[in-house]
Amino acid sequence: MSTLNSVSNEQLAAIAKAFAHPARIHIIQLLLSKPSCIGGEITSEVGLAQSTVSEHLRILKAAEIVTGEIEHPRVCYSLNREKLLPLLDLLQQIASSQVSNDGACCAGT
Amino acid sequence: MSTLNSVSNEQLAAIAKAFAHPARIHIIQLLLSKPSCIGGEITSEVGLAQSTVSEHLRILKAAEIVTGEIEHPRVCYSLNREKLLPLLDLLQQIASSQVSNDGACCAGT
DNA sequence: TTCGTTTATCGTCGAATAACGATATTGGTG
DNA sequence: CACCAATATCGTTATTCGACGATAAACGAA
Repeated sequence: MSTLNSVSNEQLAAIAKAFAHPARIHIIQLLLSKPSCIGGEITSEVGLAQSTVSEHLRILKAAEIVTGEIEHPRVCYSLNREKLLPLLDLLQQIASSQVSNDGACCAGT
Repeated sequence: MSTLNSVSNEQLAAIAKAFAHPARIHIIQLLLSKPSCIGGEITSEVGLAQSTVSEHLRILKAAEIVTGEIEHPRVCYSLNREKLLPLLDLLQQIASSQVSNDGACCAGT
């Protein structure tokens, strides 16, 4: 039940895809550790070119995992916690699923 | 704490990558719904060519999200629940994180 | 208006991905 | 041994990804 219902496999895969790169994991953890959001210090932190980081941020924004709020000349990024709930639910469902038959494979006929 | 410690961003990204395709999500849900494991009925279920499904299964096995046990001429696949715990932890950490400043962006100096 | 700072976009390149059909492999059955 | 069924692998093709430098865009400040 919960959030998983009515979420397509495509949507689940899209959420997972946003997490499917070390640099994006890095960015997400950065946004998690800082209570406030960050501007271009993300770039210096992840150690990639500015354009590359911008692209990763674009992907994260497209997946709606992070949001960007324009401030001065900078942009403040924040995590969108709700967006990842469907994937969280799926993982929880798997993690809590019990193996009904230990050892026996394919419900031996 | 918990499982997240000592897991690199690369490993987290690799787990996410295994989930980053609709067909693989489909396969995982299939293995979740069936208590026992499945053979080639995965192929007919996902509606792609046998070789394509085999490739997705290879990716899932490489990521250690599923395991394959050879039986007859068939192979029995099962979910490896433990493998995804690091990603589950990260998602839980994000989901449970509170936004300390509402509205205010970038900890206004 | 001009300047400087920050971020986004563009163009390019090599590498990886996804999909397929065809073929190889494996191992029990007749 | 020859056969059959189930998987895996190979070769190919089109698409996407990741990274970079260069450049554009936005906008407050001087």
